[in-house]
Amino acid sequence: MKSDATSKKNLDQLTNESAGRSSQVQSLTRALTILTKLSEHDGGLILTVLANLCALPTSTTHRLLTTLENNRFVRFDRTSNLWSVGVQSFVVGNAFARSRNFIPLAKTFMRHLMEEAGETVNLAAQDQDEIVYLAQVESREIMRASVRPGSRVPLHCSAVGKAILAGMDDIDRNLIIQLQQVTPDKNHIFTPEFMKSLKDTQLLGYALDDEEQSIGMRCVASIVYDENSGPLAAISISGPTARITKARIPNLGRLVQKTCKDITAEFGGRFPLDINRPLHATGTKNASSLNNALQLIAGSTKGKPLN
Amino acid sequence: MKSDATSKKNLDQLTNESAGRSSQVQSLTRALTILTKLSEHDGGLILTVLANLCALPTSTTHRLLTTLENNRFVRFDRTSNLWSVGVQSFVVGNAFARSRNFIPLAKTFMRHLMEEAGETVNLAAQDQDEIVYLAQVESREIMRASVRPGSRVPLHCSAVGKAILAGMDDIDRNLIIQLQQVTPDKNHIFTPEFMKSLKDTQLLGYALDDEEQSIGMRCVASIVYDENSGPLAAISISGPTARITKARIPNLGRLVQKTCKDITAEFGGRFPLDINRPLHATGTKNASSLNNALQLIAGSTKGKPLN
DNA sequence: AAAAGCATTTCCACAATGCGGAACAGTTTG
DNA sequence: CAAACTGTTCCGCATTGTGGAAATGCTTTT
Repeated sequence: MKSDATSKKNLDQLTNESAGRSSQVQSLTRALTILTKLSEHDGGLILTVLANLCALPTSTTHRLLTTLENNRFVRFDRTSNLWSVGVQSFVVGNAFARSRNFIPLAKTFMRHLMEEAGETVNLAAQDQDEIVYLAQVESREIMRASVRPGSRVPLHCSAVGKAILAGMDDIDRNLIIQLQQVTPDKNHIFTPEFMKSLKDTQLLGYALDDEEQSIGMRCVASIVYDENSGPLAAISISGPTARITKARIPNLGRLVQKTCKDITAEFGGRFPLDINRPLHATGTKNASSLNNALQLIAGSTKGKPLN
Repeated sequence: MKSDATSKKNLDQLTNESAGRSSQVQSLTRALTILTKLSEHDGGLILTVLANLCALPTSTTHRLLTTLENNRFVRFDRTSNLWSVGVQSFVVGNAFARSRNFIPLAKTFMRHLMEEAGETVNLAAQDQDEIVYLAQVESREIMRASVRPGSRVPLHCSAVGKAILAGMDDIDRNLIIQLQQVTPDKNHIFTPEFMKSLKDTQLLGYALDDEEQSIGMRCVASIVYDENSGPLAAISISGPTARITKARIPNLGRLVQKTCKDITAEFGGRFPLDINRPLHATGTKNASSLNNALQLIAGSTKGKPLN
């Protein structure tokens, strides 16, 4: 039947990414791809290049876009011909941040931390093998760190990521590591030194990023725990090396950890009893806990799991 | 062929809401409805009631949901069977937050308001314990109020300031008040009467400055809310007492409030559900800002007009 | 001013795609 | 142990989405 299979191939790839799963609505998947692509280009995109990015015919792209526009999920600027993400996307997206109202709760504490440390404070959580920044309280300094909420970083290259990795169940951590090591250009990440730094993190109670993510910037991060003493989210202080001197680090480390402890308590989490061997001697955790944290934060669960 | 047209009728209505518009992709529109409905129910929704809310068959709803889930735009909690908004929605939505620039948007609405009221309209935001005027649309009258954008006033002595104070989180407000009361010559500010007027502001939905800032001038102001229902900025109408009579005030109040509501919607903010008790009935809800608002407003524009 | 270039927008015949009723498979309830 | 809930899967049908092509609108170039 697919006599012209060649021309369809690239389109089919889009649809069938996860093997022969049937329950995929093509048009919707495509629209979501469009939204995602749009969100990766802040300035907005012109129809034709957007269509190219998504590997879709322009007419199809246009049809989907106008539908999205009618629902205000995207906007179109007639003077510049640029398509960009619309209000309704924002409104919907914020429901995620609201649902467990973990974020507002955390922010109260983050503000205090910012005042104490004088530096930008970030809240981040794990999503698969990445970190998503959820909120930040910016420093009052002119020269300051600033990350856009919603942006993502690989797990291994930030203080928050390291903190979360360090706080994870062995099983989960190995899963992540294996996942990454399949990717050829990434098998150099989990060096012995890196693993050592995770150990250090566990011992100290906070993770350090010493100009690894960005030159001239240091970050100190610690973990907010969920009710199973698993990592729910991480809080970091980040600022320029000029102000965050090596001498200050232990002190800042203590500050973040204190904040995390407070948030953990307020949220109903459980700080691990023994920092040195914090996690689940029982080992009953399953692979699904990989992304449980975000679920909790976004958490649909109606007051269930927390006591 | 369309023998069963009757049963299709209600479904068709969904598609054709905006008359006979052709370019509407049914499945996508439906999916967007689902997302929106989910975002309106923070706790998450069960499949069947969600399907009902959207007036869709459960099987269709389910198919769309799983597609959304595969793309992480929604999330499903297997233990409680609740569907809720997912990370990717948040990630995409934040792109909107980055791209919007607030002042030009606000100005279009302010012009309308000026025409309706006939008086100068101001936009202001909080910066620490002060108000900064960000923009104004001047009245056509010869005798008119005029503030230079960029100028500052203490929080407590203007309609805009009062509006913002009234709209703030209790925590933030107390912080501000404490901050001020340290300053010796200012400890007379937060009198019982003043606190009463804040309450009134909350009840009415607008703040009034009756010749307090300047003799012979009256101002009426209301709040534009951010996505956490915190005060993002304030809009005021100001003019001479001769024209802004006491009798006109309720009407003008309604006008500013309407404008603020519109701007809030356009900006992606959330108007507090209950105007009479607007602030965080759910406990520690927002607490977003103190100085975040200005960053939000002025931060994105590369022109950086104000700091 | 006409032509060329480049974008969006509309059109339409075609069949692939999404549809939804109904059957199935688990839970909880009475 | 039915009955009454859920969510999930199936599958034949035709509605719906598809995409090539042509039309439209807007600048820029000649």
